[in-house]
Amino acid sequence: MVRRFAAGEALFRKGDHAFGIFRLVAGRIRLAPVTPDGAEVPVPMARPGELFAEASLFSARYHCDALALTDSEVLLYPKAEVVQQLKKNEEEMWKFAGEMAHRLQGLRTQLELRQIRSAPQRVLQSLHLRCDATGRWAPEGTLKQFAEEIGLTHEALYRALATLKKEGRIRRDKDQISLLAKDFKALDKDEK
Amino acid sequence: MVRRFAAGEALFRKGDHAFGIFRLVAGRIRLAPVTPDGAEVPVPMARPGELFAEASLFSARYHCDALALTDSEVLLYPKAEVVQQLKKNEEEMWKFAGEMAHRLQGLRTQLELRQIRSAPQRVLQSLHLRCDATGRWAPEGTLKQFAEEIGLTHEALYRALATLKKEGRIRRDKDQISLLAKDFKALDKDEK
DNA sequence: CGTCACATTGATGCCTCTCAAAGCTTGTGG
DNA sequence: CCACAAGCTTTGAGAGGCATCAATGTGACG
Repeated sequence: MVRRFAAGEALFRKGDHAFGIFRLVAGRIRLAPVTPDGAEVPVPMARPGELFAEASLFSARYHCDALALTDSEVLLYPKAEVVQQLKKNEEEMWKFAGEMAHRLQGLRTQLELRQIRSAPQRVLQSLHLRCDATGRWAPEGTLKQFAEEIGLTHEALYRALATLKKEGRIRRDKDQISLLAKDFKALDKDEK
Repeated sequence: MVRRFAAGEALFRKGDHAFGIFRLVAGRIRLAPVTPDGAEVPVPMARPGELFAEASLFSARYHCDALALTDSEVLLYPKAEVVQQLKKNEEEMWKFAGEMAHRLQGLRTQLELRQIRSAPQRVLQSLHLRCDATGRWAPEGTLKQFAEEIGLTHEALYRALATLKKEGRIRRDKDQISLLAKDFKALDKDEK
């Protein structure tokens, strides 16, 4: 079931009855658990293709707010339907579990990344994770978004990129960033 | 199947044939993906009771190193066995998926936490997440470990606690930390 | 051609990390 | 029972780096 939300609109709010899980098709969604002391702690954003609010299948209510940052399009899988489907169809269930396991890894990886304090180091590591086998990567979206994803201000990102370029560790072409020899020793390719 | 590992011993290494998933019973395990440029980026640690290496069920090989930081005891669920069990038993499968969904939330929460730069704020937020309904929390393990879990040096943690105490937001008793009125407005209790 | 958002670089300040040192707690052995 | 060792706890001083504020350049789109 396709549903669209305008920028600023809420898909659901904390405490709402959990009516289904979502897959983001296009746009940007921010999952923003309400903090006890009022301040908003945003960040974990859903990106296109990702499943989110999976926990709602196992819970009666949502545990955080989901806000559309831009006009967005999502697939809504009604809870009752999904549950029935999954419980009946072992194949589907397996796929679903596999997806969650995959996301778990992704989040762990992100967590590691945040542990790197140095902006250039963090950027470099991010690039390693995103570059293809040839050591190249074309950012999807703006660099500003990229900065946000890896938890840096955009200024810090630009400076880090400049530093890395000056050190000869990366090259920047039109709409593309490449790892240079020093850091690109045929990244191991045995993901998940 | 219970297995024990001494401090410093590796449960498995990146690239090893995936032979099963684990649940930590006691001790501390560090999951440490090898970074391309040699530096170690540790952090995502398994804590007692947690399942880890779930992704190995959906993959032929492990994707990171697992190192015992202290003498540890784990439950090893052989892959073939688990897979068969899960695929046959819908009930078990559902429990397994629920556990992963739960872990997903936990990791997202941690990720939000790391986004808070200010040490006092991060500590406060961590306390909110850990305190019981009465606003109290007894740290399991040392404060040093707590500091590591929330991504601060222990010095920063001690200073943050001192600051919060001075501001009258927390109270520290023997082996217990309490949130004070200002920040403790009956934390919403509708966890999953 | 004007507007708007991204991209880039500069200057400043705060805050956490780091290195250091001292007090405290716990356990061990004589 | 005491003395010593080891690790946690706590506070101090200094430095580096990222966030913040600010300004300019650049590209896309109407």
